[in-house]
Amino acid sequence: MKPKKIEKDTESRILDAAKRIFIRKGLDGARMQEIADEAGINKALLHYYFRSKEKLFLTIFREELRNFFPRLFPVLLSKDLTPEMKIRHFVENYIDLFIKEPFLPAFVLREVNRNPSIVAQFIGEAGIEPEKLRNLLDVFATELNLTMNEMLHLMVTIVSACIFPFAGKPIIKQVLFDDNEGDYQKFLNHRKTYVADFVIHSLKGRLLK
Amino acid sequence: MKPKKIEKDTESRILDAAKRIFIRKGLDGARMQEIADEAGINKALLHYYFRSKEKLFLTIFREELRNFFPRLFPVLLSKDLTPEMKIRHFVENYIDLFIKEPFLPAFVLREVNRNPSIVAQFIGEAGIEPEKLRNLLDVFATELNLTMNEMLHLMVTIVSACIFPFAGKPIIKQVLFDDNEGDYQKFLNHRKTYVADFVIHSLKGRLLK
DNA sequence: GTCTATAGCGAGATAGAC
DNA sequence: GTCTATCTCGCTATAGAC
Repeated sequence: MKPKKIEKDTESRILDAAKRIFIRKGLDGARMQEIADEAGINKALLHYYFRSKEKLFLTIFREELRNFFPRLFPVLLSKDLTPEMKIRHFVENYIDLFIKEPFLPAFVLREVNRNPSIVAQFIGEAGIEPEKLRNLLDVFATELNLTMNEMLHLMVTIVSACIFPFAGKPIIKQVLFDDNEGDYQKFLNHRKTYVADFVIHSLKGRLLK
Repeated sequence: MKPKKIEKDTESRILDAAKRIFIRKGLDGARMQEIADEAGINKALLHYYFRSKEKLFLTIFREELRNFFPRLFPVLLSKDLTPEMKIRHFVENYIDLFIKEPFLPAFVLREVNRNPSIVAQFIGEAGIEPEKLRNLLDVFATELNLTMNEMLHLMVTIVSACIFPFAGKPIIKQVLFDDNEGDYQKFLNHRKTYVADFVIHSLKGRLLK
């Protein structure tokens, strides 16, 4: 409890560095030397603290998977918000998260595809309990007058619309915005209201059919 | 022109094998030995035909990027189809493509994030000309009475809704379907009509506001 | 064209001084 | 705890026989 020095302790420095490198390069692409350089320490120290590259990676991945799953499930159960407000809240916060952590979506997608069993392995620690989630979606489906099947598609569609603009940044930025970073960033900011509007319009549009 | 033997020539066998391995493991994760085994030939032959791992990879990536970009732009310009039919056509064909090549989305996303400059490098050969695309979106926006900005979001939303269910398969299958492959596959098949309906409802729903 | 054998290097991991 | 030096192995790539 005496933070006299501005620098954190070695373990924290390693974790910060490993996070930055692994998130950008993945397990296969990252180098232990690179992480050591980023942390300003020696390569051997990484092994002293975390034994192996794999163990260090899993420490990072576990934490980042927690970030990746929306922390907004309590909000969806709130009695004080209309379904419309819940959707707006969810989308805005989820996109804001990725604006702060823009490499997170591509990182998680890369690693779960490299080793799919890692999802089941850490799903519990990520704060996702399948039964609870199923229950929550059931309640929300009733509220919106949707079947469970429609609810699953809706959920995936909303999440897709939030995540893909980040996971596909290199393509979107190049193809749609002629590689202009500023235009791409503006697009991301507009997207918070656009996606919510789009979803809400769709739910209203069902009435027309 | 004498296909007496069922087996293809060596170069084709290498390309087929390399495609399977690279798509699942990426450039960093793939091993030349693995590709040689998959092709049923010796490791040295890979270098004889393609000089280096990088060159072999780029040959594969270039081709797969072509597949990744929808070949449906001519369809979007057709005068015979209503906007609604164009959207249905686009979504159905795009999802069908990924049902046939389920690892393609994760592969492309992984590699463009590893090396973003690869997009600009191959965008021309992938049959995407930015000016033409911009023009096409402009026409389509007019047809749907959308601003260009709204049109870009719409495009990204549709593509997101088609791609993410594949790129995020390990997560979706585990979290929503308790790791049941059959349920996940059913979900994908439903999705072709669901996404088109969802988008069309949204465009209609705008009228209600 | 296709193989075996091996060069050469880079990376993860460890030994041991301080 | 932190460092330097080194071990060991796996991988890309090449040499050279057939």
